[in-house]
Amino acid sequence: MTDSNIGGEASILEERRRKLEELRADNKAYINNFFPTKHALELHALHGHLSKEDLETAQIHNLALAGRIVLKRVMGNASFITIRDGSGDIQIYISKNNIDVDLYKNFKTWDLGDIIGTTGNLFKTKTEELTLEAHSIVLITKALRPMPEKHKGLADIETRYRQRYIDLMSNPDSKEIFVKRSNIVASVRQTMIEDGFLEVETPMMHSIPGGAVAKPFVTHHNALDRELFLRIAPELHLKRLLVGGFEKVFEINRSFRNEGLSTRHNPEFTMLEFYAAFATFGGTISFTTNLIQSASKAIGNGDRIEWDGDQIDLSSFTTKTLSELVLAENTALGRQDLSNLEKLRAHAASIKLSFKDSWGPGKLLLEIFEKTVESKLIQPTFVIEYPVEVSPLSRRNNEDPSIADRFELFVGGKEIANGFCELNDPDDQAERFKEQVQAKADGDDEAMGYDEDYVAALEHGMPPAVGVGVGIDRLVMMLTNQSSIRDVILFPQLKS
RNA sequence: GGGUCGCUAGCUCAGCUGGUAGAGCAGUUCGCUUUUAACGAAUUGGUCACAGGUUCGAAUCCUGUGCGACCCA
Repeated sequence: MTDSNIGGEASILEERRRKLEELRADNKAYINNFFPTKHALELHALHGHLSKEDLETAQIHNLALAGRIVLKRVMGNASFITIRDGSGDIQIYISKNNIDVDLYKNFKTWDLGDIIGTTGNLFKTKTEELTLEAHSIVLITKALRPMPEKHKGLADIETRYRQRYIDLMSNPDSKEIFVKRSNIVASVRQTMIEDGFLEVETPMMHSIPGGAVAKPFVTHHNALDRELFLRIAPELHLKRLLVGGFEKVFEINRSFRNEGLSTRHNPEFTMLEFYAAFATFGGTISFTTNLIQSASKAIGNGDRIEWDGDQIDLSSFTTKTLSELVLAENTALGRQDLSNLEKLRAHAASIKLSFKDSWGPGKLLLEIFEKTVESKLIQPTFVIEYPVEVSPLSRRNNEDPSIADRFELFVGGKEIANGFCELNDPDDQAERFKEQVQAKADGDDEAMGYDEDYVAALEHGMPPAVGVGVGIDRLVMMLTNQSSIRDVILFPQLKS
């Protein structure tokens, strides 16, 4: 090491490597024969309420704990350190009275970030902090790189995403979000299974991208020497399963969409999709409501949550039609204008909405909705009665064939779920695929391809069904009050 | 895609109108047996994101690039 680096990062690494070499020389580097018997959190839960005297009487002895050193208060002959294990933090008291003098001397060279093991007895300090009095200590894993600043943690948002492990070890709040995410997914899975749904896994590599309106990622299969697409949705495969005779199926997994990166979009994202044969539209809305309410309760939320500064009442979900919402926010439009292409175009222009000539009234209506209504739907709202034109996989309404039996759920101004009665008429589906193919030919690179096998599947007969997709990342954002999708995805995609 | 803001020690941050780089934490050395953001003393550490330009002189002003954040489409 050159003198000019003393005290810099290189010298920190050098110093720690020197300590590691000593451990290697003693054959004590990276040991794997220490096994903790307790976790910090359970000790706090079980014994934290006891008084200093009662704890002494209780004689909680011979515990083994392991964790990373996150705070040190080293004194000449006795020290306190705080270690962090998988559950949380606990203080350890290390005194020359209880361990070998040479070991104590050696312990003083241990660094923040080192993973250690310790055994001993539980007691409370004179300030009543639950503490383990160490009777043995061992350095399990030497950390060669320094921990972030010990009070403020890692603040640099880019490092937090790129090196999530540092974020997780130093910011308990960040870790907590991912624990909650796991609990939300577990709750969702439980709700599905308890209702009799079968969890299935369908391909993530598709020959024909379909089931959503989005640009796919393209990949290549060497042996087959052909293009494959990462799926943009599992929808068409799940509905093939309905044809095959499964009546209630769901899948929770990744889909991929080839769009820009932002705080609201990650190119790979997690979706729940479920399909139920013979289900009613209204019943599915109730089920979706329950699914979300249960997930929220599963992470300890009350009826009211906060998201992005908005107070949201999850105990009451309302239902409104797309038309009534558009009319309410666009008083220049009358009900009869909603199917009038010229009136809609004129209105779109007046609200500075740029549109394409190829758009029909349904697409214009949806775009006007997205521009003028969507962000105002703060309280949980199921929007129903979508134009068929923008719902290529939805069944037509029995009374009004221009309307699809479809809902989208909005909370906090953002779309959380999308569900509809499934189109099971193969001829209608074939027509709509043709329209998509035409749109693609006209330059819409988000349009679907013609999925011949899917039409063939429908020709075998698919029972009437309702299907729903729920964006799990957005759901987690909502339930954990995060405004960036990157804060609920462990390793978000960033530019490199 | 457009606009605004940011990038300084391992980490968290100061750095004014251009004058040659600062603090706290971490590290190193010493002291300290109930500390808890432990404390006291000393000490180390910098390609100021990157590349150009203006200037006697640039972390600072200008241009471009990269990455990030926010807003708009």
